[in-house]
Amino acid sequence: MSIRTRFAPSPTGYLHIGGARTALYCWLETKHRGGEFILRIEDTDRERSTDAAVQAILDGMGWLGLSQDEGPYYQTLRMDRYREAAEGLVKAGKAYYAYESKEEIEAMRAAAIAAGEKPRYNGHYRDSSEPLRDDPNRVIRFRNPTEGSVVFEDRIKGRIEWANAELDDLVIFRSDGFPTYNFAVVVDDIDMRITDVIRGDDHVNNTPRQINIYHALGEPVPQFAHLPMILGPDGQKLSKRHGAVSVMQYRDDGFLPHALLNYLVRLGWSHGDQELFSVEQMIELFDVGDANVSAARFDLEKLSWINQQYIKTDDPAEVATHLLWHLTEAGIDPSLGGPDPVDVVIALRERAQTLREMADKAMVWYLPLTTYDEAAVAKHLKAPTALPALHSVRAQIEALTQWKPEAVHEAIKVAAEAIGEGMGKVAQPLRVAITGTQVSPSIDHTVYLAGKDEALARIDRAIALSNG
RNA sequence: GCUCCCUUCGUCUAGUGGCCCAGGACACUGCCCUCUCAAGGCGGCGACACGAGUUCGAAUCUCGUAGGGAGCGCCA
Repeated sequence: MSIRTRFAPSPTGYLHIGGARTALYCWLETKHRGGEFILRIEDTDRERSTDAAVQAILDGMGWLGLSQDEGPYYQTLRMDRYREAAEGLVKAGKAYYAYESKEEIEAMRAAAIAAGEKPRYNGHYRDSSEPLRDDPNRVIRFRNPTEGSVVFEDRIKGRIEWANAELDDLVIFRSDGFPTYNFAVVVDDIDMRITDVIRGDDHVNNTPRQINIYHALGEPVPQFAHLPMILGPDGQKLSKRHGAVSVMQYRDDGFLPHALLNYLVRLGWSHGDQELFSVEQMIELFDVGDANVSAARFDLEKLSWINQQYIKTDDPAEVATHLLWHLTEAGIDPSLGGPDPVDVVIALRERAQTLREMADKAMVWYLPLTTYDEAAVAKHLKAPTALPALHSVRAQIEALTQWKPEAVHEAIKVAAEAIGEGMGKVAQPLRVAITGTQVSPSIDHTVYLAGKDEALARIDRAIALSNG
């Protein structure tokens, strides 16, 4: 039987790093084994679920390229099915109605804790022979086995055994007519013919309960793989202050989706010493059973490094499409003037870890030069050789008939030779003239990207500054 | 409190009894390259949580301790 997995977020917020990693691992395991990846929205919590969150999750998955083969399915559209399944269990004697109020349950729990015991339902209605009655507190509870234990082989954590005595009779159908999580997932995973449940390890505790429900329903139990959590840089649970932001924030911050995927796949999984993986390679090499067992911290610096590796080695035309998005965000339209974004990528790809940073640096060519760094002016435009250097290079540049980085490079070299100085004596004043600072890409690209007319105009202004 | 899970450099990890006085990557750092900044090359710093045991031999197996995490909801 071919593999079927699902990613089942609850729409109570955006898709964050932890969810994205879970989705990625499901997706990779499925692609690797040639099966179907299903997206299911677990929206039975009506208080906290929102349409905006559903859209945010869909957007995040789309940006990352984790497309589903089926779905999205919505639990709220399957209410009849849960009711039917729950009532079926009651008829079969595997579940029963109970009528305690929330207050009574709360008191029960408090009493247990006070007595130093594990808080659990006391099973009052478990063997009650009371006839079915209408009651606003009526729920359906699962008749959990009281003896023996549940054993399962987790593909990541290994063998896990749980004594049934530790489990109480959980509510599977609420008084408001909605199923509870532990019941709905089982019914869904059965109906959707899920063969491999890959999810966060905060669910291992739920697994024994769910397995008992599978048994009660007379259905085969799927394989489980519980992924360790992703922690914030400080080792604490991911919070909004670091990491737990929407994956879309990473797009806004200038990361390539593929770079994020690469970072995420290595966070908790590895293949020897390899750090960089194309999506195709991930699919080929990934096996969820090889995932690590312990939690990992999120490290923005390593993500940035990976991002730069792709900015550097991807096809510049491809990178430029992403850069263009950032330029547009910044209010720049390259079709109206300024350098070709592809040329900008070529000049800056070794100097920017993010596209955001690249877009920022590119502003020197897209916007008029308005400010000069004082120290740069003092050091390079007021130098004794500055004026002759600028005049010399201006003449060479003006004479150029071809506007290419190579030609500009040649012009600067000739200009330096003409005044008997090294490249540095010409390049630095020229750099300040073009950018107003002493830091920029190689001087030939820096001048080239400005365009001939603008380059000459900026040199003229520098000459004036140098004189004054 | 109870149950379950986890523990190799600051971080991500390799490692499944001898190849490991522990390898790679990020970060930090020294040198080289150089028109600035980067990128790159060559080095450096830096870890098997602790304690018993099994074994000729343990990062690798067992037990215990400590620390961390998750769960114990009519939330998912």
